[in-house]
Amino acid sequence: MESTTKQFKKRNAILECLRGTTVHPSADMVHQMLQEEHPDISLATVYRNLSRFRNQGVIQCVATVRGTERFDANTAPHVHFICTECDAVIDLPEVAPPKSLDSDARGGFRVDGCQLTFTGLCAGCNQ
Amino acid sequence: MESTTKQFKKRNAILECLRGTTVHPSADMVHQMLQEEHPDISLATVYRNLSRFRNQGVIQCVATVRGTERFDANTAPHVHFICTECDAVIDLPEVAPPKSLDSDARGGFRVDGCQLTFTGLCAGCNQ
DNA sequence: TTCGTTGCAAACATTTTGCAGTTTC
DNA sequence: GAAACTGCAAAATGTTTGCAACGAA
Repeated sequence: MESTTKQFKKRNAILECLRGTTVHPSADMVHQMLQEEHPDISLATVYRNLSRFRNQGVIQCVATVRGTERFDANTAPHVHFICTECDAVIDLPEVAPPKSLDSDARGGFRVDGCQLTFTGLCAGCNQ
Repeated sequence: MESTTKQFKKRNAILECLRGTTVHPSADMVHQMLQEEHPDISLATVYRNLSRFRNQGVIQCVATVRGTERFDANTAPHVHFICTECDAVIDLPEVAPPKSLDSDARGGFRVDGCQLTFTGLCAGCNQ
């Protein structure tokens, strides 16, 4: 499996970056986080690989905040909170995600996924 | 009052367009829908007024589909379905929206709203 | 006249893409 | 060496903004 897949340093770094954070970064944030380890990485490469990971189902786009997409390496259904002041995207692990719809009930629809997102002010901004 | 004024003809047309449809259109879609009635309306005017309505809380941005925002004049919390093939945004009135979080439980958070969105294939695309 | 709205075009920000060079196997 | 990846710069979105003209009070 892995052995048949070519290994690429930068591609791996992008995925590891996403897996090692909880901030649900944008492409640009990932690019910045990788500056230290890979100062020569291009933003286009970040976009290309994020796009690839999403198509493969390895990562997920969990929100679009102020026009920029935010990514998450956790593809299991879970709930998010978006702070409308500082644009933080935060996991709400204690909130149970809704169970998927009964497809039959929707007469011909096919339900593949769902997203539950709360908005408001995070603890830091709510003072 | 101001709604009958000639000065706000286009602004009103934009809001009425949104109120009279269930397709959750983008700015560009609204612009196209208004072509017949107001052939000289500018896309900038549509954007400006949608932005104003949103700030006033008169309308809501319910999703960002393939990079473009989709609007809804129904500001009551309700559930949506997004078709990943044809990009339709559809109301799911029979699904109850989750009740808001208990703010206290989140230690300092302030919850203002929530969005529940299912994705998949609509009846038309699922054949 | 004064104030707000509009159209137009330019500016902007985010994301995608073409191409030439590089890396992996 | 073939095929896939990458950097760079240009292009392609979707959205915002500056400005002059216009309309209503």
